Amino acid sequence: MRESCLPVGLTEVELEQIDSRLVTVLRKVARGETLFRVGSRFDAIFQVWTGVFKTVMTTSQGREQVTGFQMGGDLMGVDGIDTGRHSVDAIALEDAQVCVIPYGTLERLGREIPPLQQQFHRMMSREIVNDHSVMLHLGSMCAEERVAAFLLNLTDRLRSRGFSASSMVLRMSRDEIGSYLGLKLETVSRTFSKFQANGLLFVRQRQIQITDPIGLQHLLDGFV
Amino acid sequence: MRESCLPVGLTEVELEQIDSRLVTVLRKVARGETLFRVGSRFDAIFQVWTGVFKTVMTTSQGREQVTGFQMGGDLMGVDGIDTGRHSVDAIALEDAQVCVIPYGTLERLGREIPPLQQQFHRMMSREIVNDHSVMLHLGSMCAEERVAAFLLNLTDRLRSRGFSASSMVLRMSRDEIGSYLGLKLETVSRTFSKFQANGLLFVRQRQIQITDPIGLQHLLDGFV
DNA sequence: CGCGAACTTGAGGCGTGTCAACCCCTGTGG
DNA sequence: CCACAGGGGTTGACACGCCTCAAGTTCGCG
Repeated sequence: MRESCLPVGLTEVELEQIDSRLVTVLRKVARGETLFRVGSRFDAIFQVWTGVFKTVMTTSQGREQVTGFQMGGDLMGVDGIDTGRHSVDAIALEDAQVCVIPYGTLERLGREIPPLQQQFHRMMSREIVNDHSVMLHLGSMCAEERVAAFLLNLTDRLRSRGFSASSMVLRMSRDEIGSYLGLKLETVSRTFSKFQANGLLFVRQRQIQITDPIGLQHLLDGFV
Repeated sequence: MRESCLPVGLTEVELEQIDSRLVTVLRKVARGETLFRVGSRFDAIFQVWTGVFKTVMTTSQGREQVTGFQMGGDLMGVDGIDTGRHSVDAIALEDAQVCVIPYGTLERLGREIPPLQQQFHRMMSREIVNDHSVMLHLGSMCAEERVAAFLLNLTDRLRSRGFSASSMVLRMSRDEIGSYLGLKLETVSRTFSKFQANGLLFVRQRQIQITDPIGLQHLLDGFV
């Protein structure tokens, strides 16, 4: 567990300190179950070990926005640091396991092990940069570009985790993708179909195979 | 400077430590000038002291997205922690001053002064929560709702800084507001005009007076 | 195995974008 | 001190991309 559930890139000695001090419980979350809810007390951050999650922000009138899909290695729950309460729901899209990292312990240990603190800051920073990139997609791209960017981002993340970058099973529904991308589920479905007609990919329900990643990238680069 | 340019809520003793150890230079930035650029080396975070900034993300094809407007007390530059390079441009919308907080020093001092570290984490967390809220606006709201949310957010922030919550001068152009909200400048202009026609506010160029904040809030709450 | 949820596809409407003309304000130079 | 230039803002007409609503199909789960 030590080499991937906690920030990597630390020395053996540092890992020893962490192993013995930062008691990270592994928690199982069944498909559809909620890891934490809006308003619930924040006292730990979570790192996805297996499975995929979505985080959802909800307005008082019930409007929902998927703010992210988290998979192996991704952090969840840092939104709660500010107010001590979570601001999103975290829901498992398939049976999953997460490392529970008590926040108090992490703060204390970060002080003693600078690389751990740095790694934590880097991950928060990365989340911010990623969010800004999503804002760019939502704010200035058309449907096709958003879907293309979504798929390329997904394959990148799968590849970096050692999975196939071309063939995959989507863990989220069209509705959830649409919410994340600021589109209606019908538009997502239509765009998939259009991409397939254009020979960019094969899609059949949640099974997707990217046959022309360069073509998708060109869509984003404006090479029509 | 100590009581507002650095995280507040610390004890006198802690402030003493900071005053003497964290040498925060005050840097002036003229209107239109760039504080840092995409790709430039990250070595300090900045806290706005006076003035207003915008941060802008740009794609390789020149597409631009304003990712935020920063005013007194807001942090800028944490996007650079992850890769060591900035991912956005930070541009002053009026003559401004910022505290330059060397990142290495902040990390070191955070270890010695837990409340400082906590405050820093809270501010990063707040930025993430805020970004998610912007994603919700961009992903699931119509033009009027976005503009209303933008104005209410602005007045909130001005009020918490001791300024009038009703009358203000916008520091950003219609184009910049539009970019931030995922709308075209004409749509922003039209929406302002419509709000004025409905008696929600008075607008004349960049001078805005909110006359019916409740009405704006109702727009967001779906009370049409 | 069967039901319900998820997905696909079509037709039509609406909101926002696009393009264009005009106005207002600022600031600059004669 | 005034005239003019130019950027920013407003407003209108029209187009188009995405949403809405609806019907039919497929698939996954109990």
